[in-house]
Amino acid sequence: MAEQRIILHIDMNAFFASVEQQSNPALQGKPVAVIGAAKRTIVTTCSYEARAFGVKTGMNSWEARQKCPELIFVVGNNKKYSYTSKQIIGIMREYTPLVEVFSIDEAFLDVTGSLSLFGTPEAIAGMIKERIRERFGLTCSVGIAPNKLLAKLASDMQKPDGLTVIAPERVAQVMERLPIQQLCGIGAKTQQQLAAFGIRTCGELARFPVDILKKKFGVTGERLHYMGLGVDDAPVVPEEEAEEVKSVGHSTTLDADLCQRSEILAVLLQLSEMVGRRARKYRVTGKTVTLTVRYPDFTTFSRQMSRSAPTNNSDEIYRDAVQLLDQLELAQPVRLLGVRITNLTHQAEQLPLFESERKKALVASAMDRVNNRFGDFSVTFGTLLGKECGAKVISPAWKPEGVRNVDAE
DNA sequence: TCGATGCTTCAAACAACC
DNA sequence: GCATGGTTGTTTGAAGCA
Repeated sequence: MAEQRIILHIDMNAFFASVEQQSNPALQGKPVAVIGAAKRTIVTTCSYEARAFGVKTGMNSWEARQKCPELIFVVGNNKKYSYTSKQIIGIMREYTPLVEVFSIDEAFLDVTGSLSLFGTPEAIAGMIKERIRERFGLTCSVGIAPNKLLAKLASDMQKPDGLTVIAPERVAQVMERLPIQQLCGIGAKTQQQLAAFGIRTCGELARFPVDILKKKFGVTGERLHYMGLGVDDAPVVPEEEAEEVKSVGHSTTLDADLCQRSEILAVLLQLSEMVGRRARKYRVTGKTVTLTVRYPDFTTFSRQMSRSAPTNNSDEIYRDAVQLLDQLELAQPVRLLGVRITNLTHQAEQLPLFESERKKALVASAMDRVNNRFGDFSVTFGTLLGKECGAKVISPAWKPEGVRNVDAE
């Protein structure tokens, strides 16, 4: 029997929108929606004032405007959010080294070993909340529970500025009538499939025969059973111990649907450079390159190919992506394009053995250094000059310095 | 030599998160 | 008049091979 853990989940309230309201007093108390810079964009975060009108994350800007004519749109600023996020995570790390950054605005903390130093879990949560408020004027919701699943559930129960405890002795009672879709990991599809079995609450899920769940969901079936019970053994994993990334990819919805090969190629080159650059930063190479295409009617498909040797060279990734494109017969114009590498090998820092390979790697690393210093796409391929480059939409799922502990330079 | 079987790898779609 | 993002990990089924 393992020791009872104490896990905090800290969730920043309306993070991007709140940061914007803090840095611009004219936005305070107003309905604000943070969106991307592209034409076809969605609401990535909105202020609580906007939520009162029914504006939600994921709405397109037109729909959001319908819900709230007064809505103020602000184009998101990656740098501002990731800077603030890093500072906030720094505060959390003062209370425990076991901080798992879940996304730019969420983290798990294992404070089991911190109690003798700082007092009760509620006291630790209170101190962190207070310091974030003092320093940044931002509020967060905190959940305290014996595991990550329940801590995340708890932080969701009171927003904004909440503090919710699910004590071990209350778990069964809380789970009994809890709708399954409130658990992190059960989305719309799984909810639907479970509903077909007559399962709507966690209590019902916990009592349902495990073998039937396993038959239907495979390995996930057993996990679902434990989720219903509120049991979760997953440890809080700090960045330096995190598992290695399994894929690196970028995709973008185009400003307008594209038919022309030359235009499509320009986008593929840009995406390939973004993928290559990040892969080099993580020091990974990929043996498989995947091209994703979405048509205006939203049918989405992908094609992939295995390379003879793994790569993180932008130009090689690009050439494979083009090859995949050329094997397709496009039935419609293209709405979205994506490039991704998988089947990664993680490499120690060393230059390739052969002269030609070594040259390519050196050129790429010189370009990366300039771009890290002066901003994305300061130095780039000739065909990309004069084109809009870089990520257009920021998403809270995006991690500030990448998933792993590999800081630029 | 052929077919059945089981394991592994690959490709593509699905589902989840914010 | 038209509006619907981006990234990652998992699952599933087919293909390849002994």
